[in-house]
Amino acid sequence: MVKSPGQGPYICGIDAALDVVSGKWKGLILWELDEHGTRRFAELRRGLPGVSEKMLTQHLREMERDGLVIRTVYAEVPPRVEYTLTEHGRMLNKALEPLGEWGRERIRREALGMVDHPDAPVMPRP
Amino acid sequence: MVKSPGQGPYICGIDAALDVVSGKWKGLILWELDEHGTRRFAELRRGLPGVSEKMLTQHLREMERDGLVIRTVYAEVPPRVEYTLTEHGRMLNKALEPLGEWGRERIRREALGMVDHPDAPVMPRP
DNA sequence: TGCGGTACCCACCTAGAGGTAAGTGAGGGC
DNA sequence: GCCCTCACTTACCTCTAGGTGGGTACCGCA
Repeated sequence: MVKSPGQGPYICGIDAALDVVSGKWKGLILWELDEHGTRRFAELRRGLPGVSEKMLTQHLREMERDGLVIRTVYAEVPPRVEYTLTEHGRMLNKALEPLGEWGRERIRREALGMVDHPDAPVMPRP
Repeated sequence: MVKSPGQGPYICGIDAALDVVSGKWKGLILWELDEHGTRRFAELRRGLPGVSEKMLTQHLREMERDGLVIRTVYAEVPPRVEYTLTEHGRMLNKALEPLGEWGRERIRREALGMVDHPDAPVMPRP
């Protein structure tokens, strides 16, 4: 995975799905759009602290190409562009829910120190 | 996402989970181990056509550090090392199932030409 | 007059993910 | 004697995801 414009022949479903969500901000964009329904470019930018404008447009374009979001341009001045999830985008978010739950569980475990960095001496190899 | 040794503070569960599965072969490794239960290094290598030995060891080490797999070394000659999923690894796989289903659906749609790259000349409409 | 907001595009640069190839050391097959 | 297998490690190289900083055209506000 880790190859956003992959488009290559996929080995399995996981492969195809991860291809679409891998990208530093895609998960967050998905989440933001699911939360608010419709968001303008600048709203998204403010919602994802630290994102660069370049990456935001790039990710949004890829997600539009992948059929996850719809981009609506209003011929106004100043320009207004709105982004919404498509049905498939919403289904992707649903499919990501158990993964999110697993992740939250992992954060909890990590906070308890049950997952630790192995640079520390861990255990004599059997 | 796309930062395997991230370990950083996560924004949400999706973030934490994607951190763990992003890596070119991790999804496939997870799948392979889930399918077969226990696999040796060379078996995994043969199961993932195209993987380099370096990446395979690297990914397996990261997954061990993340508490997804258990690495068992037998003090034999020739050396024998076996990899198995931990309980958390198996739960991760369960959590990935709906995502895999979504991905398979996407592959199906893509095959039908319903998702296509708009930049490239795609197909002469029959 | 100048500044900030809108939604971008472009050129340039860097860190790191991932590939390639070689080496290790003991054992077994031809 | 030579090569293959096992499970790696190390050095080196490439490619690209992502960041930085600039520019655009138009408007409202002070």
